[in-house]
Amino acid sequence: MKTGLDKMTIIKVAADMADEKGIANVTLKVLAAKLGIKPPSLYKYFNGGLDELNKELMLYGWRSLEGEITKAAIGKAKDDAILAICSVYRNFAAGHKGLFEAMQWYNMYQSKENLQATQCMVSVFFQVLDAYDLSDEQKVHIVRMFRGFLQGFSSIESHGGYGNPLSVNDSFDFALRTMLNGIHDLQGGRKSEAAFEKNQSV
Amino acid sequence: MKTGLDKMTIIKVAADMADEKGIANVTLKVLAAKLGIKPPSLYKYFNGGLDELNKELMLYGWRSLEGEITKAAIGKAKDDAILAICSVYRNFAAGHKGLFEAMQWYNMYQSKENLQATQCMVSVFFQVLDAYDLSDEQKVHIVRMFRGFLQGFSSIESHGGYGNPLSVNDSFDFALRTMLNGIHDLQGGRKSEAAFEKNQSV
DNA sequence: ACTTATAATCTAATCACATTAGCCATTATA
DNA sequence: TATAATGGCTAATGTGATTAGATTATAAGT
Repeated sequence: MKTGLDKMTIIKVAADMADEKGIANVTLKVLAAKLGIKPPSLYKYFNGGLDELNKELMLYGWRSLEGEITKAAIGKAKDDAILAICSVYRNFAAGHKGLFEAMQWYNMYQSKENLQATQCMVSVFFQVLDAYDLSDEQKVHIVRMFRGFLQGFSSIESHGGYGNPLSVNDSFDFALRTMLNGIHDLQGGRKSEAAFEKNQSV
Repeated sequence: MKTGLDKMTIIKVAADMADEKGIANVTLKVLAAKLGIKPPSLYKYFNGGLDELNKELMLYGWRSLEGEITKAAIGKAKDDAILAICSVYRNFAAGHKGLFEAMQWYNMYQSKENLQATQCMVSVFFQVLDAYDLSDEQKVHIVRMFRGFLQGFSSIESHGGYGNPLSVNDSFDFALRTMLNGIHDLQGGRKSEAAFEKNQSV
């Protein structure tokens, strides 16, 4: 019997499941059961089996986050825009632990796809940084700094790694403020270098 | 026949294997083969099987890193000490991809142990920060900031996530300098608060 | 409507580990 | 030298992923 399933529907169900029980517990067996089909049937949607499902989850996660980030940055500029982006990132990680795991986890073995996946988030960052007077080289450093911090901080927070009772919110704000100050100190830096115009990866 | 193995030896072999092929490819089957024994024999060393092995790898990783960090900080103070610690962290991640994965990965499901494991690194950080005029609260924020950044940056770098040809070394330096500047701006901050004296977790 | 092609499921079988149970030889020790 | 602890093994079990091939249901064309 047809069940009216499609790839995206399945990915969303899997994502919810990952958020609830952790990505490691999203097995084809359990997923199939939740969907009311048998494990082998999943291969009609994911030729590559479990591995492909994980990759799709990773991609879906980045696309979702990218969407939220883009929305959050609209109508804001400079520091406000950056703070908004960072806040969205952190909240996304906290609200989608499983998906966020997938976004980092898949990347643990494979790689290429992940580079593409994060591209859009990076672009938004770059656009926001255009409002500052910075060289393209400086922009790359800055995006890398924020990206590294966001990923590490969110990952540690997500897994309860910050044991101290002191507010994690305050720490997050503190760090962002510190990094933003660093950007302000650069104002008046060198001019744009054409060589970087094309390559907005980070 | 006795093979003269012991837990630590096995952990080291497993760690090397992880660095070479990735933690996901360290199976009891392959590990046993490399050690010249059969998989079931490994249970004599690791009651908890594969899960315990992974936990031990995680702990071994943090202990090793902690050792290197402690050594690196000796004879240095303030910014020099922090730079040394960060550099060691990053190099460790780059030089022990597999072990570094284990350090973060195991923590993906479990948790308590990991909190303990990172304790020492955190302590060293705190000691170094004692040389600055900072409140304990500020110190916690700062350690969290560095910890988050180091983990995220190293993780992304390790997995080839920084596609731009621009020097990753420069980006790393840039970020550290930025964060250190942030600390300098705080000099002359509030006095120490006794409430934090006991809890040095982060 | 009727036949054919396509798509979505299923069952049965296979594989790759991890893990458990229980046997045996070797080492250490009382 | 008995005897217990140690470290290794073989055989068997269990779980989940994956493959092969059959089956049914939808869709398309006549």
